[in-house]
Amino acid sequence: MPELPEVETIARGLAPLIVGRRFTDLTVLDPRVFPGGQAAFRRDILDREIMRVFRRAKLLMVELADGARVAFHLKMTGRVYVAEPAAAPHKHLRVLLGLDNGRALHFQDMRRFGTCRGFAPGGMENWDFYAGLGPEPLTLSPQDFASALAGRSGRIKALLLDQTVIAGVGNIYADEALFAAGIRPDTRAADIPGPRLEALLAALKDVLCRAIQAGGSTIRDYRTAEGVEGAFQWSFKVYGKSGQPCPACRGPLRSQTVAGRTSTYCPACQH
DNA sequence: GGGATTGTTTAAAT
DNA sequence: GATTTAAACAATCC
Repeated sequence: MPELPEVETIARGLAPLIVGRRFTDLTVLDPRVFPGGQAAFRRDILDREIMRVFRRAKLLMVELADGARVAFHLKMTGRVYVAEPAAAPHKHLRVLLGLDNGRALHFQDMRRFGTCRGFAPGGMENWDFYAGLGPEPLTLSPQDFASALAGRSGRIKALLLDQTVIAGVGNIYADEALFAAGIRPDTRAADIPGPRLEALLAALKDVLCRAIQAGGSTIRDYRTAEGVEGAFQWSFKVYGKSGQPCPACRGPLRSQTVAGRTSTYCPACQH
């Protein structure tokens, strides 16, 4: 579930809790969280000052004093937060990163899809997933958006979800942006005229910004770094609302599988 | 109990 | 090569 607005919210909440601190030790309860292995992580990450916490695509990033980096991918149900020393470990806790103030960064993940990787300075560029990420939508120009989609015959929903085309968009915000722009999810990208593409990018930026302001969307598992639920789920217009009335025309919303994902749209308002 | 759910990778088919 | 579909991954909910 964590898409761009959720990971952005977590990064902003986490930064004041760990910047200036150091990770002092690593406890791994489930080695599957470290597909790159733990040895390099211990060598490159521990005992260095934490300088920065930020987001790239759906990755939660922690940067250390020498430029080494940690990348968390929360996938479906991953959660990252700072726990007090006396806190009882959560049932789905997978990794503890001890901090030099006695607290610990906890990574919990019910469904075990989430990952954590450590990189020596500059090493992240050699990670295919990272190197292949497309541009950030919030700072994307209409010209670059158009060229990212130029010559693509695929469906617009599939391209919005493709992290190598646009980074950070998932099922929720793709559906919401397509509704706001009046574009059906199964439209071929090449069939969307320039002005409508521009409207789609504007709608995408608008929905992502409003979701960040609301602290993200909590469907079930997502929480901020402070453990609070997001509020943007109350502002959904179409996501998860198949059969309910369209907020614009009152006709029933419809669902269709596009790009292997359930896509909800208004057959009257979206063309 | 079958189906859907979330993000990504991989394989296979078109 | 581009695109599409399906399966896989894990656990849970309805």
